[in-house]
Amino acid sequence: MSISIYDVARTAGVSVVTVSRVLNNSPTVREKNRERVLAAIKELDYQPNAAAQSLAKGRTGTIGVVIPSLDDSFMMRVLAGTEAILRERGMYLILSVISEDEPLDESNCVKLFTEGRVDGILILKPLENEPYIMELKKRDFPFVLLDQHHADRQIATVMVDNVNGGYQATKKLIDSGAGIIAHIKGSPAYQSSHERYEGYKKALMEAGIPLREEWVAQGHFSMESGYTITSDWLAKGRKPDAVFAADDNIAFGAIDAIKQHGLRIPEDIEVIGFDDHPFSATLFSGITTVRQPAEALARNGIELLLAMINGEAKRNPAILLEPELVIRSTTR
Amino acid sequence: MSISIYDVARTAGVSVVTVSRVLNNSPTVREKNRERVLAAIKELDYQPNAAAQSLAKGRTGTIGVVIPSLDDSFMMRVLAGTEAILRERGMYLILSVISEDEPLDESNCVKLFTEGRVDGILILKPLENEPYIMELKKRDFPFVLLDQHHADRQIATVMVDNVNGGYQATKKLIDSGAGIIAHIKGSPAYQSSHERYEGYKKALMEAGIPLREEWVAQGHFSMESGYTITSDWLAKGRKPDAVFAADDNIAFGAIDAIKQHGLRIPEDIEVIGFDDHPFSATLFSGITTVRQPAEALARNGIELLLAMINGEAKRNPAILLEPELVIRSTTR
DNA sequence: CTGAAAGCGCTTACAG
DNA sequence: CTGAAAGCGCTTACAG
Repeated sequence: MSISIYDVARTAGVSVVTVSRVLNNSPTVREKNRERVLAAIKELDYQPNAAAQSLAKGRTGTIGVVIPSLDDSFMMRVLAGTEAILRERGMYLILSVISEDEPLDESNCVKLFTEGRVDGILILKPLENEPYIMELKKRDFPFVLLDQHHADRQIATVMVDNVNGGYQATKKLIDSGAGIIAHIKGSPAYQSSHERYEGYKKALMEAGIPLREEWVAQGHFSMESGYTITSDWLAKGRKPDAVFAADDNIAFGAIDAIKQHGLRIPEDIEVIGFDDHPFSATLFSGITTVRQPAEALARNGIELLLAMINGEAKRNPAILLEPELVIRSTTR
Repeated sequence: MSISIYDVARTAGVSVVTVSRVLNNSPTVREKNRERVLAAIKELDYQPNAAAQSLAKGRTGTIGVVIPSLDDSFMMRVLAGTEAILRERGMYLILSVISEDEPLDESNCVKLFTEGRVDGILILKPLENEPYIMELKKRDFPFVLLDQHHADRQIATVMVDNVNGGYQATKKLIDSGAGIIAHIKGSPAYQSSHERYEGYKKALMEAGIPLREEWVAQGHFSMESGYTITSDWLAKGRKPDAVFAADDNIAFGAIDAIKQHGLRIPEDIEVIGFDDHPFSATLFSGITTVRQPAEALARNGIELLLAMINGEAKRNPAILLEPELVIRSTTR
């Protein structure tokens, strides 16, 4: 507002070009002048104006993060990781929440880059693909898809190996001797729901256990869903030996229902969730789950994105991260 | 990058000034020209450059939101509300996470406004006051404190009436005939912890019930805390008639502990939490809690902030919002 | 109602 | 190693 680079130049006795060089860590500044400039900056408490820098440089130093929900512990972990990494680098984060049903195209997410507010976008939207991706691609704007597969292999993506996660969870249940292993699927709009189900089927098939569709329920990522479906089974006298829930919320609901029906966990029914929700280590004495590598997802995503922004094309823009089975008290 | 206001002016056959007027909804543009400009904008798929606009206008159209954690359902509700309101207004949100112990002064939060990246800041930091507030005040930069009292009555604040919330919760327990009403306090750094405790004491006093310090435990806002403290009491053979937990996380932990000790809720022990966590409506058949007005907090905060940015000084910059007792199954 | 000019606060070639 | 000049893409008074 008030004090500008000209003020600094004047009190340091150099030109604004030199001040700019000091600001941008250019090596071609005489040490004495650098010190003078630094002293003037400190004396005047000068901060360069971000808008002017952005306009002149063509870089904003901020990244857009598009996220479908602020009510999902996994996504919050990714968001927190992203924010922390950007902060370390002196960059900023513009948050854009796009609800599940709202098309990205019509949101302010598009304006985020057409107005040049951000240098790149991280899209954490594990939903079905949408036309906006093609729009971004067409405009050749840097973006990375997090937790979302895309048919176009050219598009930069960082994903979690949900199939393997589902496989590991189910295999653990098979190994512990469970006969009937039920599965409660997540929201159909999420790719991860299908992938975890694939892993479930794969483990069953590998063990020679036939898939029994009557033990696969279509749920969604919520506690209510796990509670309702499990209660339903139990009320009808149908008792599985184990439940693989597509996420921890579902698992919490399932466990709640099982306990209310007077059954014990893991003695009567084993339960495994997915995510490693903050509550999972404690609630119900700690639940067994498949921990998602949220921080790694954030870090890989940012690094890929920054590389793209800097024009460093990566050879393989598709990264697959492995989740990890965390065994606690809801399995044998 | 490529197409600018000059391109639009050329194809519309007017000057850039006229284009700028159309962009900014100035009424002094001949209808025919307005249409031409709009047509040219559409034809060229033009979007004004945000950095240039910010620089020329001295307004960025973005607000900074400072938040201590992304792992708190109440704060996430406030954040989601804030984002939605800003989106409606075509504004943007820069997210800055400042962890509990990290001093705000040294964070990028200060650069947020010294660099002119935002027009104002919403500080959701219900912690003890810190010097940065004086810094903001001194620079006369628009900011609003959310959920935080401040001694300086000139500072704009929007708060939740935690004292009343604690009072209502405790009164409910007294009314249902509970004899020993224990209280598990929240993290000491949070003002809300003390305020809810005040409400607890007030209700007790009003009912002529002596405060028994042995039934007040210093916890922190987490499930572990509620679990550990409650387990401890029960293990020692100390059974309260009711527990007022300073938040729902603590309540979840307390309930978990009570059930593990083979006691029934609410028959043996009643429990009330605070917040209305997303799980609270479902888990354990739904817990009784004090719902915080998160959306109202966000809306009031933004409106106050925007008024300040626009130079409209409010008469009374301190708003107090009332929480609401939500009765579910963990009380009688 | 419209436009020429100056300015917002920086950085980037280009000379020296 | 340093600085004068032009430019980044808009908007704001000021004349007309």
